[in-house]
Amino acid sequence: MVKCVKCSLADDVLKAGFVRGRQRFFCKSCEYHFTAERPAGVPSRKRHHATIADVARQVGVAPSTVSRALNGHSDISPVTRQAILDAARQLDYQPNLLAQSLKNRATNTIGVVIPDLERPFFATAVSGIQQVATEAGYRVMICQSKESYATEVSNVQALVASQVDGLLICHSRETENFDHMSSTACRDIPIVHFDRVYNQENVSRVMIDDWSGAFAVTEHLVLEGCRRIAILAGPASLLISQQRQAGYLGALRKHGLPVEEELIAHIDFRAESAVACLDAWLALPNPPDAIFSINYTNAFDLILALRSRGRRVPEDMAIAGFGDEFLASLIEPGLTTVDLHPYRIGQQAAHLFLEQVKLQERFEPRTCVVKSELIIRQSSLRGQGQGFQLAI
Amino acid sequence: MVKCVKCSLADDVLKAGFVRGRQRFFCKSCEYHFTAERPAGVPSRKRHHATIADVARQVGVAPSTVSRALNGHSDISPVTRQAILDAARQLDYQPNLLAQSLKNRATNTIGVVIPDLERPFFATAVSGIQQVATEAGYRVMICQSKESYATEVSNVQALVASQVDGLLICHSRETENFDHMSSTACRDIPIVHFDRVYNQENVSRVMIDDWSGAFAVTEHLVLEGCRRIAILAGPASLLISQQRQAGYLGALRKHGLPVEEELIAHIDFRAESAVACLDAWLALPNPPDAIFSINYTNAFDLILALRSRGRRVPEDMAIAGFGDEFLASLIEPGLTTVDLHPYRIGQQAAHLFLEQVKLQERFEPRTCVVKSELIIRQSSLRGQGQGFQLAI
DNA sequence: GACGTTTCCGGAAACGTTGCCGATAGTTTT
DNA sequence: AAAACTATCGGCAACGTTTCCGGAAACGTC
Repeated sequence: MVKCVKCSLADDVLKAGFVRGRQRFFCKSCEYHFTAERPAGVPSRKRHHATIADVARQVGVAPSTVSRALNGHSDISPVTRQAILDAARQLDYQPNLLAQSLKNRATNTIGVVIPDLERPFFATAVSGIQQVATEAGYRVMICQSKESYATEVSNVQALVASQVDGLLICHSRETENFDHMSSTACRDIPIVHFDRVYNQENVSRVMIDDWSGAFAVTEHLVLEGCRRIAILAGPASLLISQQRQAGYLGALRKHGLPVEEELIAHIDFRAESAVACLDAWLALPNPPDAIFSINYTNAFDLILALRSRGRRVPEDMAIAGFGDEFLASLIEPGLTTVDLHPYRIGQQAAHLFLEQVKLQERFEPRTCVVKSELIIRQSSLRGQGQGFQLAI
Repeated sequence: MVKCVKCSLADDVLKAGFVRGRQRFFCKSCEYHFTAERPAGVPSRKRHHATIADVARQVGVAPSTVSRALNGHSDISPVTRQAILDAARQLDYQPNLLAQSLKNRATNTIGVVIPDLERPFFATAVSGIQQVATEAGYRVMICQSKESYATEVSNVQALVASQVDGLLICHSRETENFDHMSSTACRDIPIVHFDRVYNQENVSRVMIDDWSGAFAVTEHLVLEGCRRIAILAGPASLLISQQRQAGYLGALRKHGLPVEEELIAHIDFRAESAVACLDAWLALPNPPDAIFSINYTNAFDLILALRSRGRRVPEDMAIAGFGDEFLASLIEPGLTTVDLHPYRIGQQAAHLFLEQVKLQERFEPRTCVVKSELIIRQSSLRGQGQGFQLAI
């Protein structure tokens, strides 16, 4: 017979239904409900790690005192403090950052969203972010959108739900709607856009000077003696295509060279497209003497294709690319290109975030432009021009 | 005169010292201490975001009911559930993962420590980790040790303090002491070592099959007709040097080729060292006809140096490298190399972690070896041998 | 109508930390 | 010696969530 857990009498105990598979009882005399014993609950209690309470117990003080000692507050005597520090070391106490963050309403973590970690540009940018963030005591959480809008949105949501203190983001190619970046969606945390930028006022941004880079490359080709300079651009809808093409046109204009429509091509960045484009140019009655590829991989494609077609680089055709310092230095001939300084871009983005945290509501969103740098190598050196007297 | 906050009488109120800069008082009649008003405390209350309590208030139910509704538990009527879901949407409620993690004792986050994100091998491995982790509902937190032991240790500590559910690590070159990976230091969370491996029993590891890769490369060179195959290895102390050299020796032995000490070199991976080594070999009375570089960058160095010295690759000297698929395919001539499949390594490491989480204490630590793959390109194709009938 | 059942919800205690504030004992001033 | 002060420390309420478990209404059944 079942006994009441309160009065220990079995007389007035009635069955009172089932809850979650267990029989419940009701004691009429004490008017008390209770449930049958749990069927040998497996404890499987995860190993308990020392908490502030454990340290407090060991020393014989209150948890709040331990907290004060550990955080170097005042209101504590040197002896107690030392005793607490000793006990903490002995118990191998490690503060639970989760609880700290929950209490302090700050995680000391910043979220980073990039299209693809495997692309050297982004890996380097993230590295720059991490260096600055780490020095400032922030951890970094990285997500890849893989150029998918849906993934980007879910990345941002996950980071915000994780209560990151800030968001550094380079949008995917697909991204055209920015509702997921709204202040309400992002809980008013500081946001910095970099590289591919959210084109709207009142946001912090770190950008590449596409125009100047393209201008410098083109001017360099002109000064090397090239007179028919082709440009291999990406889809016309892309901002980078437009701006780099504008820089190209600017240089042509400055040096009084005509703009020939047949030398301006927009492709989808695929190698086959680049090669097809090259062949079309080579078949012209008056082919170009230089090609500026706004994408570095296409520049490699061009060099390889030219070689297999028996053309020499740079003698028969000068080639210049854009971005990716490392690869450009390895290939033969070395590729003239523009170093976009992705590491600095990352650093700058992190600095903008830190500044915003520091200044709070006094912070004014602003746009930073990271200077790019023309790196001249073999692929463009025709040596027929006036040399290198050019300013970027 | 100051009035007591309890009895509202000013008569028996005495000053009672200062606490943290504020005057304190003591009311004799009620025997009550109190402190002067806080000097216009700046609220600066951060924007409050909807919590479970807010949703509960709006619907008129208890927080626990909201939690049940949101987590799809039973014990809730369809109408209440719908009302709660509607209210949650209306208030733009987002669960606070911090609080959830604290309560659930699980963060759904895994920590990754790698030497350098900018190295394509690691970037790709991380990408593989992230793909598997994301699909399993885990977030990823990445740290770089930059090949520094001290940084690695602090990375591990930071991740553990952040309560990550697991740790995937590739050790720095400096790391020889593994105390920071002990079960106590890491709070018994699952750990998987990958690539550079913790050489001890009873840990989970994902490794490259250095031996087989090196064997395959060397055998390929033999079958291409090379008879004096040199190996450009790294520091003899490095495990990868030893194992790749062992694979090289194994292939020579299998095909009855003599091992010539003068064709085995250990360098420090710097380009100048590689070139110096090449020149020494070229100056031999009987120079090698092939070089296997266990490091892909050195392979590039060799190709460039050979070209500048008027030697043809592969006609005068066959070259083969190890690792980094992408670069090897871009260069001219294409570099024969071993694809280490870093993406798979990352995936495998993440899978090992997931398995350990799933099986709990029934999990047996084990070592996985990810098959590498010989990729044959122009740089080794002498065509004087028996062709490609080789098995890796 | 007494007993049993199902359904649904609220209260409360955690998780680990921090910070406010009250409360002492001991010391100095008046 | 009362009054004022200093130096320490404990208690308690948060932070936002989850999970027990008790309570009660509504319904069924002998």
